[in-house]
Amino acid sequence: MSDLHKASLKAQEFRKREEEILVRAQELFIANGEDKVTVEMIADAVGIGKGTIYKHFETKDEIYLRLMIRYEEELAAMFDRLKEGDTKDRARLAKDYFSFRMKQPDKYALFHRLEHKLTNRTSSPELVATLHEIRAKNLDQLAESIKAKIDDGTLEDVPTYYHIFAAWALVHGAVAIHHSKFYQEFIDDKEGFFSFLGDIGIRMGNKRTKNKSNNE
Amino acid sequence: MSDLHKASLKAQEFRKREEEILVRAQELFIANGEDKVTVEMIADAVGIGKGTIYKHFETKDEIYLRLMIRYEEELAAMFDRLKEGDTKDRARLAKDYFSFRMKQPDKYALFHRLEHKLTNRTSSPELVATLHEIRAKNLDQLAESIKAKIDDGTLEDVPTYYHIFAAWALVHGAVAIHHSKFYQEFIDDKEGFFSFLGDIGIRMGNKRTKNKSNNE
Amino acid sequence: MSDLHKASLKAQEFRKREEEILVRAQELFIANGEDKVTVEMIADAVGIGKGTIYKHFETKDEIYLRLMIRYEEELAAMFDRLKEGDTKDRARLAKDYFSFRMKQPDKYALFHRLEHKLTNRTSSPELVATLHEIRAKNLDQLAESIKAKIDDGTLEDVPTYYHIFAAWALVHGAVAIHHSKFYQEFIDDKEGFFSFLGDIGIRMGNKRTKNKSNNE
Amino acid sequence: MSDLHKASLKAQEFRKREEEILVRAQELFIANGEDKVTVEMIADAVGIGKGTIYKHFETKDEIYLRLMIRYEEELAAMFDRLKEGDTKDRARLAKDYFSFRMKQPDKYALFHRLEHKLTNRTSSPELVATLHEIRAKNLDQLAESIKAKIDDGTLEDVPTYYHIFAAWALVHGAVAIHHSKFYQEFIDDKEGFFSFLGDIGIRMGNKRTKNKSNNE
DNA sequence: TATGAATGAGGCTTCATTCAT
DNA sequence: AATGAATGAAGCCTCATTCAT
Repeated sequence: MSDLHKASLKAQEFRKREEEILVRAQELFIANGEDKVTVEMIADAVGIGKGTIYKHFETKDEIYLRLMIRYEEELAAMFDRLKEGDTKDRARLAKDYFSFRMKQPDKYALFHRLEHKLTNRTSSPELVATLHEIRAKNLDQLAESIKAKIDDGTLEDVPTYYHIFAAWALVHGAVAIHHSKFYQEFIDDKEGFFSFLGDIGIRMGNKRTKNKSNNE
Repeated sequence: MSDLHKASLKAQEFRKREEEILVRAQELFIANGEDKVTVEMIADAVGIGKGTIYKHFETKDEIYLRLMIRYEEELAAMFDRLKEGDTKDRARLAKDYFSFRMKQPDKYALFHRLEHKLTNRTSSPELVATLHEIRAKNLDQLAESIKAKIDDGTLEDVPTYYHIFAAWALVHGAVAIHHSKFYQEFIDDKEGFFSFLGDIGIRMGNKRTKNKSNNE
Repeated sequence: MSDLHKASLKAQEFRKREEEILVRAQELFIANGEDKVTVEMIADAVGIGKGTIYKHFETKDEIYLRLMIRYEEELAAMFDRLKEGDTKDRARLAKDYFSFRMKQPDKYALFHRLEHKLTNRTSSPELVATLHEIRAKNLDQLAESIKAKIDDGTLEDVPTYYHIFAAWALVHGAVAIHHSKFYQEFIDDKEGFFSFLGDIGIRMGNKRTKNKSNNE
Repeated sequence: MSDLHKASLKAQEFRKREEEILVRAQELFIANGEDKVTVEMIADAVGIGKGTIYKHFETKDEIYLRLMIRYEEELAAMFDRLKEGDTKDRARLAKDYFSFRMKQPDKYALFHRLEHKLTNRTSSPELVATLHEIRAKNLDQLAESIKAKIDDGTLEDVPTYYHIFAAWALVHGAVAIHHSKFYQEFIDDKEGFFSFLGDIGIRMGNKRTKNKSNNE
């Protein structure tokens, strides 16, 4: 049993190390851009040998993929946390979802780049499947939350994903602006601007009141 | 004079070839992702030798940069075309700007990636300056158009760039969705969705009417 | 401990390989001229892959530099060996210094070329510093030896470096002759000639006796 | 005849252009190192097209070779000038020969590098032959001058080339010192040092007087 | 299991030389 | 004769991945 114990300890450490690799890799990717980060750099950051990385991940692409899954899992965890709360909290789901993404624009941007990078490759299809599964689940959660708002008349009655992706789009764009050296130069009042953006996001899919006469 | 003529013909052909390189490069970048496209592939696509590329561009990065400039120039040209029209047309500026970008999402996405890629490099600063100059000019055009709409009460009275970048953000996000294999899967009714998005874009920064019952 | 031992063994082998690379590279440089020797040729000569070279040296220039340092270290080692001997030996220092250089004219010529090549580059400044340090130390050793000869009245009382560099110049020229296919053709009696040169070198900076009636 | 005249004018211009190419090339080689100078740079410096260079010289190597020949011809011209003078002047031959070389150390160094570069190539053997021919002639001239000094008892009675090459070696070394950034650092008093070197050169092969107490 | 030395395909870039005009 | 655009061999260097210990 001592042996068994030892073995399980080892397995635990192995997991921990894997986590460490992913954490450091993500840091480096965000800081330097994933193309400038070599596997060796990651190994050094973790304080292990390059070869060890390959005991955990078959390719560098797998690291990318695992990071994406982790990210999506963080989201899922957040959803779970909120669902444990009462109904009001559930109404916050969509809002929190997006503020979650918007709060770490660099990280978000990283995952957007990875998405594109991996889209054109054959890499481990099971992992891709996993990723998509989690995502779909997360979207379902969102959809539920949105549905509630449609039902109570807050949101316009269109397919739920209209609302989801519209918000997604705005967040995505906001992050991109946040990221662009050039566009940043033109924004004197970040606070104000991003708050403005937030307002828009909130109103975005609202049901239009009858007397509204705006259109171009 | 025949000699001069000949010379100018040659120069013209040289230009044409440069254009050809840029066009083919852009195609390849969009199709395969710029990292998967080698200089040699570009040369082959154009039907010239690898070395010839370097008669036109000092580095691969310069190709990226020149493409970005070209893209921004296309925008500028569009603006100029619209300005020649009457006032109504001018009001369309902002709208056209964004539909321009949204109409070729792959291309747009390419340039977004290039932006990020070149942001972390020292490459030809004069070209970068040129790029920024054209962009600033384009933004100015937009600002004018937006200003008019603020003045006539259509748009909320906030700094013009609030409106510009908010719209920019939405477009950017829309493009990203368009681009993502994963998210696409969930959208059955593209037509409907993107039209929904368009509506949002149009209303986005509108002045709120008093009886609006906004809530989050 | 076995692990430690193993590690040190590996480290030792790594060093050995580095030495091997330098040795082979030097041979090739001398035989073919450094410009005709590619990194791949060196790798092939050692029997390793191209990439391995870059585990040891960051650039080809670094190989040049390391060779130069090695050469200067050989000299330093020679000095140390001589200093362990008695006073007479120490007086031989200068002589040995120059015969050392003259004995492998091809090698010497290589290093002279490298000197020129590296003079116009920014490469690894620390290595350059190291090189200069060792050289300065070697020159100091020589200076001591020369000083002794000035003090005992053998050499003319001018700054020590006059003597050092005068001798250096003669050796350098001798090497060049040795190296030149053209000039070699005119020398039937190498033995005699180089001995003549040696004599000159020895008398070169001698104090002139009064009754000397030399003039040009 | 007008046609003939024209043709001869053209031929003349052609020659002039060739000269211009050689002059500019030499300047660039000395300033930047021959490896950093492309054929295009030379063409630009002359203000002609790259292709034109190849109407005059078959390869870049030929330019090197022609420059070397030119250099040796300058020497020959100098000898001729001196020979027209009286006997005293002729005695100065050797001295002038070396001061000629020493006066433009950068140029001298260039030709030394070229010598090495061309030694390992098959390039135009006729030109190499020409070069060697002129050199041999120049050496003959020197030999005569030296012989006179041996006969009058000034110089030690050894084969004339002993003296020639000994002096050549010293000059060569002096030039190298002049050229080395490192060694220069140690020479505070250039004037004094090079004058010292000159003295040595003058005495170098002098007949030793009996009472000289040479030792090593 | 952990290691890190070794690998080599593959990318970018240079430049002497060619050749059609 | 003059041109300069085009060429492509060749060089340097990077880095994901392998594998023997």
